Amino acid sequence: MKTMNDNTADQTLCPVARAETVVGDRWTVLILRELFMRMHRFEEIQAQTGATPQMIAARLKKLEADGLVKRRVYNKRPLRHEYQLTKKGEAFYPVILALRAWGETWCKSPREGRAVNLTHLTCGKPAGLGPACESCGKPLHREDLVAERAPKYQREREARWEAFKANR
Amino acid sequence: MKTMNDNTADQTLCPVARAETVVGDRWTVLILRELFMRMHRFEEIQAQTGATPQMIAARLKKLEADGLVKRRVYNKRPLRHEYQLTKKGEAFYPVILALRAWGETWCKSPREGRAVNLTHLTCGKPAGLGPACESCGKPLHREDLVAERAPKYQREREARWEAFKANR
DNA sequence: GCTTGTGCCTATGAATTCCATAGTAACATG
DNA sequence: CATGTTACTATGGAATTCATAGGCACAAGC
Repeated sequence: MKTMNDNTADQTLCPVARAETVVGDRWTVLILRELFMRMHRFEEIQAQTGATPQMIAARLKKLEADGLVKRRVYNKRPLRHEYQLTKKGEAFYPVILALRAWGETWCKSPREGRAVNLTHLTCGKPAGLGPACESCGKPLHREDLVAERAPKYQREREARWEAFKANR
Repeated sequence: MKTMNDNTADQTLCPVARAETVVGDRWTVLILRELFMRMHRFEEIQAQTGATPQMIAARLKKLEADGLVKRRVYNKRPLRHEYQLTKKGEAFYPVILALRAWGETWCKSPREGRAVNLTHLTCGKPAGLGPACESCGKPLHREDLVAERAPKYQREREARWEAFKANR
């Protein structure tokens, strides 16, 4: 019995399949999450995702090649780069938001609270899980949102950073 | 230098990370896509995703274990199953929709048209890419949508099915 | 000027996963 | 009783992933 891998899958018209060739990977999505959280440095991303440096390096390289991420020099001598989202990368936000909504709703027990609470600047009230604002009903856009981490999640992230620094 | 893989990643409060442990895989997402397209049989999924039978079998098993998919007998003697989305699986639709929107917008040249056009039953007009209806502005829900495949995409899928049947 | 620290990776080898191909099981149909 | 249908399982090589270790280019402190 034969499979049908004459890579028709890569030439499909299906946008989901196209998207998945770019972001169909756990680490890639977690890296994008960090970039949306404004973590721009290699080590921060490494610490918060828990991936090995090669995984991060390879994914960042691919994300750059695919046009979602650009490198920016923040220090010459020694040469240091940081990673930023391009327009194409920023445009991925709705997917992250939808993934967050699904994860909060279906991958958690009720007693665990939200990791992040969003405030909708447009109306000044809590935005909820989207895609529309739970307070004013308008569709959510990243530029109108302020994220605040729950204390527990904040501590979790700080602990990861400390643990990372401690044993390197 | 050490990495930080005391699987804190699996115990995180982050909903995106939680979701990714379930759906952070190319094949898994493509299988879900097929289920949303109402393809319920193993071989249909296999033909349209281009994955090998083990990949499909393993992913379906995990999706069932994770509660996104349930198996239903559609024929005893010989015993045959089909795969259906549970509530948890159905709830994943916004992610697929967001992925579709991003893929259509950023992973295609303008000359290639949409693969699928959605009609918003609520207003009777084209729904666009979401998350809100481009015609009436209301948030899109799967139950209010009818999908029509573009002829080109329809042919692409038929061709894959024929090719699959031809050499099995 | 020599050691220690920082930031961003690369190297290596073992473990795991993936994938192409082939084959099986349990029947129905002619 | 031979062929077809549907849903898988088996096998072995290729590719990827992971844990651990190291390297390079500099800055800062002593």
